[in-house]
Amino acid sequence: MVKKSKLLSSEPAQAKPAVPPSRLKITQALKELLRNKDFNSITTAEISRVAGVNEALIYRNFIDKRGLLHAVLSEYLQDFVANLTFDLKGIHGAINKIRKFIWASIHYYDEDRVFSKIQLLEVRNFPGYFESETYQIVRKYAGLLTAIIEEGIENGEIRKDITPSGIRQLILGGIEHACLPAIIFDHSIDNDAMADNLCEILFHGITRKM
Amino acid sequence: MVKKSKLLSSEPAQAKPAVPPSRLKITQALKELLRNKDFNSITTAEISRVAGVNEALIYRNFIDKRGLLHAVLSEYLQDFVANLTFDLKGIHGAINKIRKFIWASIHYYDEDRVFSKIQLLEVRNFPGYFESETYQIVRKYAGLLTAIIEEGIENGEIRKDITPSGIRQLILGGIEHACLPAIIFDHSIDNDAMADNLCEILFHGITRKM
Amino acid sequence: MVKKSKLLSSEPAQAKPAVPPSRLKITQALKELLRNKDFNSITTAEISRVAGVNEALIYRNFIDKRGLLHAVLSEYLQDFVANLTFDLKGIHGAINKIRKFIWASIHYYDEDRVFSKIQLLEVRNFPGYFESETYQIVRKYAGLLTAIIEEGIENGEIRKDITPSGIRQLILGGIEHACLPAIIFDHSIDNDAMADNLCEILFHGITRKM
Amino acid sequence: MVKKSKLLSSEPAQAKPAVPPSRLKITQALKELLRNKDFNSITTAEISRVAGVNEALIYRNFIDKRGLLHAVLSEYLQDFVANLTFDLKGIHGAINKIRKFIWASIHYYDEDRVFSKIQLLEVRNFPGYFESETYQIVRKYAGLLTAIIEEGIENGEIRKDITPSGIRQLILGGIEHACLPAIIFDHSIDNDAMADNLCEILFHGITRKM
DNA sequence: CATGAATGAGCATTCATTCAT
DNA sequence: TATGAATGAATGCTCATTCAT
Repeated sequence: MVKKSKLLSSEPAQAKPAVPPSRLKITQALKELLRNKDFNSITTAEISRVAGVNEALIYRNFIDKRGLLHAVLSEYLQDFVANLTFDLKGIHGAINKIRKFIWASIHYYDEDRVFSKIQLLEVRNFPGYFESETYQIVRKYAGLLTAIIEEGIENGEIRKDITPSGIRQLILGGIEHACLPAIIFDHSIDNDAMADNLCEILFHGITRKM
Repeated sequence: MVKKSKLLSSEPAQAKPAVPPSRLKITQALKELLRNKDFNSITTAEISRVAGVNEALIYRNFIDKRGLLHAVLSEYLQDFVANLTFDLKGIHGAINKIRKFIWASIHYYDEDRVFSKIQLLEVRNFPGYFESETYQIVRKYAGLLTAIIEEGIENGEIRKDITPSGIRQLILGGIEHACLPAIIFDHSIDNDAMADNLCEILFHGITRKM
Repeated sequence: MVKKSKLLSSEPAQAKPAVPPSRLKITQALKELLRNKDFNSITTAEISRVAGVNEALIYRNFIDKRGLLHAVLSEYLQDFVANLTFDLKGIHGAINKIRKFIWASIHYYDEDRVFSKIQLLEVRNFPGYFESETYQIVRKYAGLLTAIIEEGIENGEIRKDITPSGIRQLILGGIEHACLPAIIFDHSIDNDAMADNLCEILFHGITRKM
Repeated sequence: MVKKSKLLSSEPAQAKPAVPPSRLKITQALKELLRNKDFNSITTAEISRVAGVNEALIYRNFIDKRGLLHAVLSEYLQDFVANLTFDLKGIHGAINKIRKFIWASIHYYDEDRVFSKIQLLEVRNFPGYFESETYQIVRKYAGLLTAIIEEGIENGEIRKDITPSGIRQLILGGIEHACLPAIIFDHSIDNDAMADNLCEILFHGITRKM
């Protein structure tokens, strides 16, 4: 995914030099620390030490400690949504797209456990999360799925007697449900098997039986 | 379960000089606080205030703040193991016992979400957990299951070509796996359905096909 | 005044041991520091260092830094109001009492410059001042004066065509007006002259002629 | 006064390469901020933001934050002294000049409360104030008065048995004394009445009774 | 057994100031 | 001349823990 995101989103080389190097060091330091500790027990002093920058630079680059976390999350999510959008191109049929959507989401959760832990466990308890930029990206991600479902309903692939939002919730919940234990207990995930399994259950419920 | 545990484990009035009342107040205060906050953001000052005792008494009764948590967990677990031991009496056959074991475990996770959250999410990250008394009780709990499995292997109910510990891990993992999302996302659990489902999968995999 | 206040308000020796010694050390440290610095540029670290106690003790004895200042002020004021109340006893006639009130107030401002500086310059800008305990004592102080004025109106010493609150404001404003420059520019005050002067102006304005 | 000061002190356009524009923006930003906050709680970041210039420019134009304040004060004072010098021209007699001096000084304090607050309250506590350029201008201001007094003594208008510096101190103290409460408590000033009152007291004390 | 007082280490955050470009 | 990035030293405040009684 990293390579792809370079292709899609990295700086065009001639434009802004943009991100100050310290900002990068800080986000990377946080990511590294999150591998072993939960966010609340990571201190700003620790972050700055690992980043090798002055502590005050955290506050010059981000609103506050939480703002830094949100920035890290947003970056992850943006990356993912961009890649997912790309991956869905050229796939025909809503059912096929949903399969891809599920497979990719599981892959994403599997690939970066740090991010997944935060996304599934930490961030929901944060005050102001649902007003954050991060959450807006999550909504965009969910929106991709809604569009596919609506397309499926329109072209007859998916039954019309369940609301798209109901179906969407089922799918997103199913993905999280499936990945969570592996993330918590640090198991590996069989991406193909899990996606197939989920789709099997899902499609036999939601596809229109002629 | 509460009534039963009284019968089994509470002080017989004539024996031990019993738990100092302050100790009880403190553990109960922590339990109450854990309902709404995670352990790290509960302060010792808060605990002592809710308990109505002096803050220093926490350290007279427990090694430290974490020791207090472990004590609370141990109490929970001891209670559970005692009840489970009791419940398993009079049941014939390893398969039936495993079914009971699974049902009761799910029931337990479902019944006390506070405890479950800690047990599944918080405690594992604590340094020294695996040397703690708490973990010893967890092992005792797992030991109950091992004994049943071995009994099943011996009497031919269970195939002998898988190690008992492998089977045990599968069962315990399956239980946690099934309960975790409900605990995290705060869903209700259909105890019977979940136990049946788990047993179904399990037994058709591990029972000896003649 | 100190001796008197001992007589009036100090502990009866047999009752509560009351104030922890650290609290005393802290308030005295603040008072000392206020002699040379304004409150905002005094740090809690400084206070604790001068007091010879741990910084955290400030927060165990007082709500916060500002709470500490208010406590110091309240103490001063309470002392003063108690003494003033005592001093006014046995004086006959509203005019005589007002003269005493003015003289004592000036004396008070003169005597403790630290307190006066805070009272006249710092405290008014503090958010929440007018809801503070400190301000309640100030109101009690003003209330003493109002009572005297009303007494004077009733017995014909003071004209009835000005509201008591108007008169009170005039008197209190006059006192502050007179003392302030001496406090700011650190001049000495001729207590008798200043009081006489103020009374002269005041009485020829507010006493009923003929 | 503003118009006049333009005439007197602003850049002659053809002479000096003039003040760098950033310097002007910075001093004006500080003046604006001083309207609502005291100097210590204004940050350099704030100043540079309001000024619309880079924070580091403050240090290119001034020694430090305090140096900036002194520069602002000096500017104010220079302006005032220039105007006062101008206003005193054409007035005959020391007594008349003193009256003008007093009236103008009160007017000045009244007109710009921000400046007055700083001048009367803040600046005196600053280490190094009495060595500052600002203080030199204050001395020049005081010098104007001394000259008048000496003139008055010489021509017999003023008694010779008080030292000029004693008289000067009395006058300057009187002015501050009179203005200060209005500035602190934010009252309006009746310029004429206050000047007349001050002169009345002053002249009947210091003029020679034949 | 119980307590009030005490404390060292640490917390997120801010600030005036400097430096490389 | 101007700037964005960087920084050391604080700041008010909190916490788990200890100790004398």
